[in-house]
Amino acid sequence: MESVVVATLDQQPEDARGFSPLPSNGICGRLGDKWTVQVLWRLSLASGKKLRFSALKKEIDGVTQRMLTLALRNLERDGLVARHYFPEVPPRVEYELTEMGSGMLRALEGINSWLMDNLSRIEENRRVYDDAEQR
Amino acid sequence: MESVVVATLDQQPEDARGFSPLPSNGICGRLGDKWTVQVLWRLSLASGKKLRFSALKKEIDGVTQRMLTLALRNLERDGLVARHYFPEVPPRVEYELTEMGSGMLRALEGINSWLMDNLSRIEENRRVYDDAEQR
DNA sequence: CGGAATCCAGTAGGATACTG
DNA sequence: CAGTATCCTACTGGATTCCG
Repeated sequence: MESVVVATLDQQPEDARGFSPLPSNGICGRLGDKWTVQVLWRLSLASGKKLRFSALKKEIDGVTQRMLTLALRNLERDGLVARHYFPEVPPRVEYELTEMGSGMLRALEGINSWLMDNLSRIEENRRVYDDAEQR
Repeated sequence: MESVVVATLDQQPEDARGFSPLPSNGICGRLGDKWTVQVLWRLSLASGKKLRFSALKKEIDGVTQRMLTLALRNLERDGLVARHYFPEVPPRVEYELTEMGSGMLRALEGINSWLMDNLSRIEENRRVYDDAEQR
C-alpha cells in the first residue's frame, strides 16, 4: 500500500510499462500555459454572466489579442468555455464558463490555496538557494 | 459576493489593479513544465525512501538526463525535494520528497482526480470540435 | 469589434558527447 | 554514476498589420 497521498491517484489503469502516469501532464498542457487559468478565472468572477472578448482583454492584464484568442479557442475546444457569436454589425462575441469549466476551476482550488499558503516559503527557499551560489 | 467556487481564492490581497490574480501562473511555471510533477510523483511512490538519479531516470519514461537534472534542480531550489550527495567513488546521489513536496502533491489531488474523471469527455469534445473543421 | 495572418525573439526541451 | 557542455529544433508568446 502506497502513502495515503497518492492512493486516489492510483485508480487509473496501469499502462504497458506497469505504472500509472499522472495525466496532469499532457492533458493539461493547457493548465500549464500562460493564460488559460486566468481566462477561466475571470469568467468565473462574472458568475454566470457572459463576457465579451474586449471585456476579457481589458480585464486580463497584459494579454494580447492573439494569446487571448488562442486561449479561448482551446478552452472552447475542450468544452470548458462556450462561445456565442452574434452576426451583427459590428459583430459581437460573448464567452461564458460551461459546467465543466467551473468544475475544473473548483478542482483547481486545492493547489491554488496551497500555493497561496506556501508561496512565500518557496520564494524564501529560492532566495537561499540562489545566495548559496556555486556549490 | 462571488460564486462559491472562487470564494476561497479571493482571500489574497488585491493588487493595484483591483483584482486578485491567481498565483497559479508564474509560481508554477514549474507545474506547467513537462517533468516536474512526474518527478514528484515517482518520489512519492517511494513513500519515504530515497531514490537515486539513475532509478528516477529509469522509471520516468522518456526523460533525458538533462531534463531530469533540470527538474530536480528546480525542485530542490523550491524546497520540494531534498538532494543527498555522497562523495564516494563512484558518486551516489539520492533524492527524496520534503514535507513541502508531499504537501504540494496532496494539493494536486484535486485537479488530478478531476482530470481522470473528465479526460474522456475532453477528448470527445476535442474530437467533435476538430471534426466540425472550418466554421 | 473580434479576430486572422504574418513575422520574430526567447526559451523549453531533445540528442549527443564528454567528465569528475 | 551523475551529471555538464553543446548544439539544435520546435513551440510559445509578443508586436504589428490586415480583414469581414
